[in-house]
Amino acid sequence: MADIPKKYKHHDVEDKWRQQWEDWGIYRWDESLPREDTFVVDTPPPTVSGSLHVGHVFSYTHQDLIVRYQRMKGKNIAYPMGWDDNGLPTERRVQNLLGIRCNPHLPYDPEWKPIRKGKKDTSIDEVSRRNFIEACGVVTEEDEQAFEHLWRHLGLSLDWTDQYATIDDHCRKISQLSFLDLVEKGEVYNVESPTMWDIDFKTAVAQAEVEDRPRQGLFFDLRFGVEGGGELLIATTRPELLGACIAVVAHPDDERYQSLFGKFAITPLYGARVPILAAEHADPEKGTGILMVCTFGDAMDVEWWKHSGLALKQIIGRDGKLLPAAMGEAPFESVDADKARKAHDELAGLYVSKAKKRIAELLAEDGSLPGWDGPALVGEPLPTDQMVKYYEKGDRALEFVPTRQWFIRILDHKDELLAQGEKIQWHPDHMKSRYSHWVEGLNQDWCISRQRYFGVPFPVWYDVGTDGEPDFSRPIYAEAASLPVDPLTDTPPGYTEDQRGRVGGFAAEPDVMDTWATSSMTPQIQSHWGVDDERHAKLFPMDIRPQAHDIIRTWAFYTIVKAWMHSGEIPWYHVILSGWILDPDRKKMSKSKGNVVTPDDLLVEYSSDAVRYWAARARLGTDTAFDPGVFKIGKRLSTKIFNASRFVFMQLDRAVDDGGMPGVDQITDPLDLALVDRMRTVIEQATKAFDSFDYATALQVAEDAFWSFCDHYLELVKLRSYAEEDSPGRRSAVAALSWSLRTFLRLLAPFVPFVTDEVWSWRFAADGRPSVHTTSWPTVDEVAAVDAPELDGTYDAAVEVLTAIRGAKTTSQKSLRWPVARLVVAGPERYLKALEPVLDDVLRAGNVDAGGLQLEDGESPEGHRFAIEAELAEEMGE
RNA sequence: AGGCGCGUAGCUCAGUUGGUUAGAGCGCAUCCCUCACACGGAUGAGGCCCGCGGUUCGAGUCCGCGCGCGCCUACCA
Repeated sequence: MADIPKKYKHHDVEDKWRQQWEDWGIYRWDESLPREDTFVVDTPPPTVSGSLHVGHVFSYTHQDLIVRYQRMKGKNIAYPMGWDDNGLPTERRVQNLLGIRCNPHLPYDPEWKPIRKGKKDTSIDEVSRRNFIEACGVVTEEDEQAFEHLWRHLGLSLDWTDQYATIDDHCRKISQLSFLDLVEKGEVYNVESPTMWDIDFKTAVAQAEVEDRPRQGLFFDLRFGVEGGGELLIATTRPELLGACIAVVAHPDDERYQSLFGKFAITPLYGARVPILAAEHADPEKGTGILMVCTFGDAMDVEWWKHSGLALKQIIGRDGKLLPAAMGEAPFESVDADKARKAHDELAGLYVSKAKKRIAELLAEDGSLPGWDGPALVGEPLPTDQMVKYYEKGDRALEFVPTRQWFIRILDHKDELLAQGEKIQWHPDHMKSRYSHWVEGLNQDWCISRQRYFGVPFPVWYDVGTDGEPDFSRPIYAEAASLPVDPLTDTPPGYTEDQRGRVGGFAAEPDVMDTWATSSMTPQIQSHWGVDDERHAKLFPMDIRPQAHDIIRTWAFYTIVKAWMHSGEIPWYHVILSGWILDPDRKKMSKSKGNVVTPDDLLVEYSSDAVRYWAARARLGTDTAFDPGVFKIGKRLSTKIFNASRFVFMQLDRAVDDGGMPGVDQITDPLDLALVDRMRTVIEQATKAFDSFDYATALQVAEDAFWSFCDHYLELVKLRSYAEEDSPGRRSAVAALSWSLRTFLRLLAPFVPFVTDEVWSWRFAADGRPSVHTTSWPTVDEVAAVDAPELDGTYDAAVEVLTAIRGAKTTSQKSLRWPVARLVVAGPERYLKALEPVLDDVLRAGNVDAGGLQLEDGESPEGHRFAIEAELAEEMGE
């Protein structure tokens, strides 16, 4: 029998159990068991290039609480670890950390090694694509180790033997299989079309990655000429796009412009002749009610242009600078070509913001058309608040640039995707509306191609036509058996490497897939869809997808899209949404605000159990304030578990020595029966809560009961359990203590896994089932043999009298051990009856002289059962 | 501008299908070293449950209208 330690030292205990769990391997998935015995988690793969954040600790703890409960319910847990390392965040981090940029035209340098640059070294080296990708691999591996360390420290019961990374061969293969399957099903296409484009990252982005940011803009009032005489006044915030103006439009019902429809306007400065047309999207209330359409100022321009049949005037390049357009030539015709070219020469090569300033000057100086007096710009520009689209990770506004991109058809399937959302259970339920609203509001197909490097390549080549250019209408797809492939180094079926880039040969698709194209496949990545049918059947659809609510429109949505397209199924039965951590000012915690606390510090200062406790108190979907006070409560709970267990085991040891192990069938004393009865309710409530993923309620129920157990029951039963001789009363007490503790440890094990397993190991660990985490969740059946209490309210009556006795001592500034000479308890008969069977325990706990007890019939005072009077003894006594 | 959520003690939050006197912890005050625990314990003081109307015998809870906060969509003329 192991000695029971005296003091709780959380660092030692937690270090010991982390290692023990690893040695036992108790968190591994058993591949041999059937699906119905298995609980499958679609673990969120963290973006490894992001920083470690308390938010991670928060939401991953939520998953682990549910997982640990399910494990104790007897489920075979599939809880792997994934890493999202591919994609733009990694590239950006690598660029900053190593001071490098990818230049895809450079040859591979096998000698080159990634080296971290000091903060002051701002030089930038260009490296080849392959060197760049290798550097990404090195950096992400370091980052993954930092995450793994944190996860292990926190006590997440992940299966570390089952890992994946979104850039690894397996994930590349699944991603490419997914792509080919969608090609086969006709759900993917490539097209050249104006796309939202980030000018810094120089890549297309998808609707889901775009956010609106408020910006202070300026309204410029510009005079346009009207062919045949007259003028128009047009208000615009983007005068720099004047050269790309293709039309002027007003609302068809707008009386002011009826006479102009069908005529032509002449743009100032550029002198271009553009039609004046009616368009529904023009709002007569805004500006002057008439506006210029440019290619492209906004999404509306794109939409309208697509149906207009008008020629494109591309003016912004992929780098965000104004192109040196061939002014004066069709389609850039002008009434004064020389003037137009001269003006545009001033603008070409400038970024949008600079060009805006410059053209405003040009328009203010002159910009006029023949026959005008005065400049084209009227008055001073007026400030206006506008919302501008940005790539969520970008620093400068998006532009619409025509490029060739791959898209997945989602606009055609809104109804089906909404129906899939209905089949999934969302926790909390109201989060489902976020999904439906997003699906209903979709206005673009899903753009999955990115003009980047560290990502999964498309398994695609193109025929090279007689002009030496790739023929994008004739893609060559890889064969499924050859995956994963990299078209830049691998050759398409039926070709040889020397045909690369040659007429009659092939050319690689240079783009890579967006990260979401891969992470939307996490269930299939884990189940080995298309690779191992047996494994897939055992893991798919999964049980839960835990995630944060801000990525419903991306991760949840895309995963639902893919599962539906590939197999017509939902990817999981439940989505579990965690909230955010807010700082004490109720703002979302973020690095830029400098209010981020590092998780490691917290774990060291308060213990992993304490930090888990804090996370567990937050209900699903609810944002939570970062509150160090709650860590302290968690730490106190751990300490309490430790100390209360010491007491129980000391009594248990004595009872075992005197007469063998007490069983629940020996619980006979009225107070103990009342305790067991309360425990039945606790077990039922905690189980019910956990079954609906409501870990917070399960914790609250168990924790409240545990504190009551310590503060009241232990005090009431203590002296009976101290009895020198073995007796039915003592055995009843010890049996009740032992079973209750066994139950509390299991109820609390998901929340504070370290201290509970430590305590469990002292006396409860059985051969073959060494850990509390692999024992079974408590059930009321365990105490089926224990009688129900004869009377209701016994426990509460005892607590009330004991509390009153303590109150009397406290107000008299006496120790709680001080003897009570006289105790008068007055109340209705039914309460006195409930109290009677436990009076002995109460009197002992309160150190009341049995001769001084008086029970009287009487009324209950407000909010109480009894009127209680306690008269303390004169002397402390021995 | 639409949608979703929230508003309860100084703070962080619970409050089942409406049902007597609205709960907990932290913090605060006062007291207590009692053989599980001073990394503790006891006791206590703190609430127009955001506002206004309505339904009801009865509303923190249901309905309507406001106000405030957060988030998600939309909004570059």
